[in-house]
Amino acid sequence: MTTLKQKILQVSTDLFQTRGINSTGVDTIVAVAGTTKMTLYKYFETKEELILAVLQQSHQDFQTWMNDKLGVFNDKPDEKIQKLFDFIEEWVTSPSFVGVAFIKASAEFPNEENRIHQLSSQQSREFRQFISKLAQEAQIKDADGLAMQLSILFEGAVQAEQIKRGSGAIKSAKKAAKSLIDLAIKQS
Amino acid sequence: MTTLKQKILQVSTDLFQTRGINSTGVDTIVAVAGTTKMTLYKYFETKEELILAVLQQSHQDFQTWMNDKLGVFNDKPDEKIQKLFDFIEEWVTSPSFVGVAFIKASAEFPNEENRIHQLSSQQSREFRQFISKLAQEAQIKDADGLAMQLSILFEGAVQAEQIKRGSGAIKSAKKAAKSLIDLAIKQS
DNA sequence: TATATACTATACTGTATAGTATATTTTAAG
DNA sequence: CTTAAAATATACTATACAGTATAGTATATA
Repeated sequence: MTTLKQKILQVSTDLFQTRGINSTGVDTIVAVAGTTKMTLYKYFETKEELILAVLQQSHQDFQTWMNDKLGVFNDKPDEKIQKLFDFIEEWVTSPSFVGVAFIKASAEFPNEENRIHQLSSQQSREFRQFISKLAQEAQIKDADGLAMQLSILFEGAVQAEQIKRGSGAIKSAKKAAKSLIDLAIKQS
Repeated sequence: MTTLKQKILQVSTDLFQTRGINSTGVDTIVAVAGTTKMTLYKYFETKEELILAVLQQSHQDFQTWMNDKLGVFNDKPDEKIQKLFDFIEEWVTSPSFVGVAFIKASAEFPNEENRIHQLSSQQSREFRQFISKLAQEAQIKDADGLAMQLSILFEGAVQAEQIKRGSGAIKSAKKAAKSLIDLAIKQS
């Protein structure tokens, strides 16, 4: 069963990504979701809270999906980081992909004091730490260094893909990632 | 002498980067620039034209700056691509750096039919072609492939830096770039 | 001095926005 | 059948925004 709250979240996620966050009014959201503002404001105190909820949901969805995919290699920890960008490619090229929420949000809310910016920043950091953990498990010496490089490739490729769909950026990033991982392994 | 038009452009560039484009009204711009809306609309037909002008100006400023820096190595074309990320680092860490205009603009205007998005996309492509030319001059075989990888590193590092100032992303991207360039040279 | 140009001051129009108030209808459970 | 909760319908407030209209001032040049 899809509750109205979930429907509002899903529609918001979609509209924020395809039209921009500030450019999407709550009137548009409720119209597309087939409900009214009264209902929206019952579940979300303000538009800011709705945006934060969309960010949380998107990030959690991705993390859950990725953990499932990598779970297959639980007994061979060194393969996880090798496969990471294969799954990123799969995820980015899937038809339902509409972009990475925290990348867009941080651009629309550049002020570091803003709660939305802060959450974006935190999610970016969390994903980098996630990569670093994979690198550690693969016995890589400078795990943090490699994680930073790979997260830059990730954010850059997604950015390039958002600026021009089908640019081939993901494939290129995957190749670069493999090179950098190989190099890091050699130095460990 | 700074003309009012230049002043408006400069103030807009700054406000767009620090507060976001859609979140910055023309009233704020003229207030900060110390002029009136009548004057702004004398030089720029619409806000959209102003945004486009800001993008053009920012891109040209960067290209000019970079060409000057690389001009020193005009007689050793293979050194240019090696030094590229050193200058990118210098540029990004300079106090006047406020971000890369086309990266933010493409996030705030995600629709591919939008003129602002189209210009952003074009500028991203132009910068990639610029890198590709450097790679060709350095006798690198897969120049386009390397250029794509390096432009992803560039956009990713800038993105990471916008999400968290002083994250060290540029240093990390520079290191990754050197590795990828070395690898591409070996394969040429 | 005359005249054009650049700029200012300010009030206005029309639209979009976030959020609220009030009353009504639907739905589900005792 | 009754009652409470969930959702709708609609009108409203208050503010912000892009862009315009009108009237006036400052400056430079011919």
